Parts: sequence; structure tokens; C-alpha cells
Amino acid sequence: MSERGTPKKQTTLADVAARAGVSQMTVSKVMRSTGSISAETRERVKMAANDLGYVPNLLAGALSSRTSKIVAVVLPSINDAVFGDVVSGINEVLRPEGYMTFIGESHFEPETEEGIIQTVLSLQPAGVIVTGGINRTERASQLLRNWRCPIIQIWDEEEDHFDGAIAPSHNEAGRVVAQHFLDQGFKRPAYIGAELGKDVCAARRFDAFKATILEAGLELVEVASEDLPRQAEAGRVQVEGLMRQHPEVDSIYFLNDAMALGALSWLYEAGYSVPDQVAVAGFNGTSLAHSVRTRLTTVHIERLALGVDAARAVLASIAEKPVPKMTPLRVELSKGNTT
Amino acid sequence: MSERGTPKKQTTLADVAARAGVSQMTVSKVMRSTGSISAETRERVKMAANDLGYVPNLLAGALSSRTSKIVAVVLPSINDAVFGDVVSGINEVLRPEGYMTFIGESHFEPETEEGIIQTVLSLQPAGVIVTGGINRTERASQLLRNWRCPIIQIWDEEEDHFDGAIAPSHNEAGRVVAQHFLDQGFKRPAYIGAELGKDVCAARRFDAFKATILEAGLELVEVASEDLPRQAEAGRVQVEGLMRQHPEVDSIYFLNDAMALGALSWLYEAGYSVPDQVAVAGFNGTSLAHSVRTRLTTVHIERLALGVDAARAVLASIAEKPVPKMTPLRVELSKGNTT
DNA sequence: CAGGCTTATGTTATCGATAACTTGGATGGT
DNA sequence: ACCATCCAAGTTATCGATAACATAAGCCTG
Repeated sequence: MSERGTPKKQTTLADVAARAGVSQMTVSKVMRSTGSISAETRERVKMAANDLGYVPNLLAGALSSRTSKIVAVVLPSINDAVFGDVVSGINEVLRPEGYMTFIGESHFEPETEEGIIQTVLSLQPAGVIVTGGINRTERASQLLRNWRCPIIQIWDEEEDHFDGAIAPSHNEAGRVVAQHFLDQGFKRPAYIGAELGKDVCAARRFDAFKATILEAGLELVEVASEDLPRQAEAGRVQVEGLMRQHPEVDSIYFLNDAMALGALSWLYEAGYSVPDQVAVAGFNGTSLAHSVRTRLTTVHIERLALGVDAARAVLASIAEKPVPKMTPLRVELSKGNTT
Repeated sequence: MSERGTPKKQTTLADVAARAGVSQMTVSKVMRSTGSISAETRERVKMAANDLGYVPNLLAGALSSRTSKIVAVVLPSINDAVFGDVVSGINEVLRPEGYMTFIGESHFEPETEEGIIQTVLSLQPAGVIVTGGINRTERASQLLRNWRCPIIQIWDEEEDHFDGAIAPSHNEAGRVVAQHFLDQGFKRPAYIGAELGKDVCAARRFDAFKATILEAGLELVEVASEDLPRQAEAGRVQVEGLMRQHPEVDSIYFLNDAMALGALSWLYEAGYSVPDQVAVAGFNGTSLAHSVRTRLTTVHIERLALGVDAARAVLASIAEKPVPKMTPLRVELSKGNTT
């Protein structure tokens, strides 16, 4: 029956039409539930389609109607606590509306992103969600700006908004942690990051953090390798260097939770008492960060809401309804037991 | 220039051809780097394409050539430690070959999966990667079996292999933990899971674990709600119930790491000493599970390799090269400080 | 220098669906 | 009884690319 290697001929509208004894157009209408079709023919067509295992060719349909049901999403990485949730939020809204989500990963590399953008546009999407905070190439920006479908940007609050943007305030995320450190009376704060050249939003958090610290008349120690990946291991490695060089540091703000957790594991192993000797805060709480003994102090972003709002904005824009230029997301300090 | 609402006309092959003063076919050949084109014309065409910001219409191309560069991937959830890595592995192999990955989420629901499968097939993919271990509907199975492109199944070692399967041995994952518990001399083991009716592979791990425990002459306490999601919170809730009813339990095997970590947080709060009073093991180590003070004993799966191998199998199958019916993945106990 | 082979380009038909329009009969209000 | 309207289906052209074949130079080779 299903011999591999016997390339099976595709079942098309024509096959279904022939079997049901109607025209292709009638079948097409039945499949899409448009036009007026008598109950009797509808049944006959549906049975024929079912018998033949007919699956419509979306490419042909989209080409013909010049509108696909694809929404493209361009992210730094799917395999990431933040963007995983964002995708969930997007799917939650889009699937019930019959849209399918196509995801491209840029890995924070502008060249890769340009390629991905070209690729997803070539799918003729009904809408596009792109992640800001990347040093986008000029060509990529142009492609997006001149494309003929709604483009919604997420994550970055400041750059090009295209047809609308949804983002947390990274400035505030940095400020709020700095203020927390000041409120707790810490005197020797530090910052640990990585790849700030690539991640514009992280850099924005850092800048706001730093500004608030300096305004309070304190000094700031900074460590941020451009080569290490923004993950746990980079936290471990860099905190070790930091504590050796600056044993006086009493509080550290990390680029993200993963790095903070990596650093914590080193701090505990090295015998530091947290938060008494040194306090730790991250960004963008993941569920795991709160599940065991260590409850990391972090800044929460409404990740799911980010996806949901972005998807809604796309739908609204497709329906030619107005979309706010910028939808801010709540940013909230969540105090754990590490500060 | 880029007035929203002024629906911009798509730039097509014809436009590029006109500008370069050649035929559409020549442009098509240049874009795909096939056929023989003189260096001079190639340059001219490329410039024209660039000037116009031409982006090929993939739908039209795929329709015409009857082969797309899309590989569809059907997963329970992207937002998940396991499958996030799997997707990374898949992309790592597929992108350099010019393929794009389309991801559908089934949420472990057979009806949803059937819909997703129909949707992704309608994209006329060059290959499909599906996740096993779900109670697939008959229609979904048939669609896959009769489809005309390679289908590779991952995750489940035992069900239909389609054109090839890549999976860890869930039986062994269960057995290895049971053996570890026995080796450590635990006498009152327990199991905590959730939604075993949905997750066939988790059920397989449980069965193997249970069989090994029973063979050794011990009894097993089991808790597995069908309603709770397979996450941290379900671990917390269920471990609390378990320890109240069966205070004698000295070791617990969890469906996955997230549940184990959730349970650990309750155990620590409730004042249990781990692993002296009660030991804990999970499945499928995530990086976070190892980063702070708690290093969860778990079973490691080569998640990235799973993706890489699956993608390679798809490519091989597309190229009509033979693919092994079943590629097993290493399954390895990683002892932390919770057993 | 004829016949065959490359190389560079163009022509035509087609992929599988849909938009937009058309047709022929049933219905219905006055 | 008549014309307007509606309903259920069908016709035709088209979407933007590619396969497959056709053509027209240039270039060997014996």
C-alpha cells in the first residue's frame, strides 16, 4: 500500500471533484466553507475528500489567493526560556484563528538574521513578528520596511517600530535592580554580562543600571566578555575572576538568570554566603530559578503576554485595524533569597 | 516611501527580467545558480534583483517544481528543555543545506496533533520529523504513512518507524534508575508522574522502573495524576501527598527533572534531608538542574544528537539513501547529590 | 568545412489552487 | 403572469515560479 520509493501521486482538487461528480470550484468552496453549496453536495464532496485522503495544497492556494495563513516569527533562539514562552503565547492566539507560525532563529547574528528574514518573507507570510535588540543589517531593515504585510516588533522598546511594537522597558529593568541594591544598602555593586555588543537590550539594561548606581555616588565594577555565550558557564567563569580581583564586591547584577545561577553555583562552592557576603540578582525569571532552595532575585517579564499581545497586534494589523505604536509590558522586581 | 496601507505590489521575476533585459527563465536560473549563464549576464541580473529588492516567491517556486525546501517538525511543545535542544540540533543540520524548519506543537493531544499533521503536510514539505510517544489518531497515522515524502520519527523507540526512527531507550532509562536505587540500598522506592495516559514514553520508563523494582522483591508506591501538567508544580503537590501518606518512602523517581525539582523545593522547605532521608532522581537533565547547590540525579539523553541525527536521516532519505530503521541514542545515569 | 557538441538564452506548458464572473433554474412579490 | 432576486453550480484567467524542450551562436575535430 504505502511502498516507499513508489512516489505517490498527489491527490488534487481535480481528483476529489471527479469522484464527487462536481467541478473543482465546488470542491474548493466546500473545503473553505465559502460560497453557497447545497447540503447534499457538501456531504458528497466531503466524503470523496475523505476517501481519497485529500490534503489541500497550501502553496497553490496561497499563491492563487495571494494570502497565506502563515505568520513568520524571527527570534534569537527558540531554545531559550524567554522566547519559548513567547512562542507559546503567539501560538495560543494564532492557532485558533487558523494561522500557522513559522519560526526562524537568528542566534543574535545580523547576517543570519538577514538570511532568515529573506527566507521567511519568501513564504509570503500574512504577518511577521521580529525581535528587536539586534544590530540589524541595513538590507534586512529595508526588506521589512518595504514588505507588504504587517510587521510587528517585539522585545526592543526603542528601535524601529514598523507597524507596532511590544516590549518591556529594559531601562526600567536595569533601574529597578539598581534601586533595589541601593535600598538594601549595598555599597560595592558589580555587573556581569556577556556579548553586550550583540544584545542591544541587555546593554540597555546595563546602562540604566550603571547610571542609577553612579548617580547615587557609588562606583561600579563591570565584567562582560564579548566571547562567552550568555549562559550559566559564563556566569561561573566571570564571577570567579570578579571575586578574585574585587573581593570587596557585595552585590552583583547579571545579564540574565542563567548566568546568575551559574555564578551562584560557584559562589556556594567557594564558600560564599549569599546574600550576606554577596547578593545576586538576574533578569527574566524562569520557573526553575524558583524551584529549589535558591530563589533568585530577578526581574520578571510577562513573557507569555508578550507573545499574546504580539500575535493580537498581527491579527489586528491584518484586519487593517489600528495598532498602538508601542505596547509596554510590565517589569517587576521579584525578590528572592539571594539579595 | 513605505506608506502602510498602500499595498505594495510584489516584485516578481518578470520585473527583474525586464530591468536586466533578459528573460524570466534566465533570472530564475541565476537566482538558483543552475544552468549555464555568462558571468556578465549573471552580474547584471543580480544587480537588477538587488536594486528592486527582489525576494523570490517560495510558494510559486515550490508549486512549480513540486519540491519545497521545508522540513516539518511536529513536537509536543517547543517550550520545553528536551525539544528545544532537539530543534537546535535539527536546525544546525538543515539550515546549511538550505532547508527551513517548520514547527508544529501538538501539546500531547492526539486531535491537535492530527490537525497539525494535516497542516504541515499541506505545506508540501520535503520531509517530516514527527515525535512518537503520543496516542496518534488513526487518520494521522494514515496520512503520514501514505504521504509522498520521507517521514522520520523521533523519541519513541517502539511504534511505527515510518522511514526511520531515532530514539533513546525509555525502557533502559527506567531500568537504570531502578538499578541505581537498588545499588544504593533503598528499600522503599516511589514513583511520581503525571499524565501517563498521554505520554506513552514516560509510561514506558515507569513500567521498566517498576518491573525492575518488583523483580528485586521490593514494593513500589506510585502517584500519578492524569490532570496535573508534567511540571514543577505537579512535583511539589504530589510529593507532599506522598510523604504524608507514606512517610517510610526513602527514594523517589520522577517523570522528569522539572517535577523532581519542584518536589525538591517542597522537601527542603518541609525540612527533609536529601538524600539521607529521601533520595530523588529525575529524567533528562537540563543545564539548570546542575547549576546551583542541588545537582539532581537524572538520566541524560543526547538531545542535540537526537535532532542532528533526525535531520541527517531526513536528508539521507530525501536523497534516496538508505536510513536505518532504528537509531538508538545513549542513555546515561548522571549521579548528582540527591541520591 | 560538415556534422556534432557546447554554451548561453528563450519559449511553452504546467503546478494546484482561487477570484471574479457567468449560467440556468427555482422562488417570490405584486 | 412577469421581472427581480437568489441559489447552486460551473468557466476562465491568473498567481509566480520551474521543467523540459527549443534555438542560435561559437568551436572543435577529423
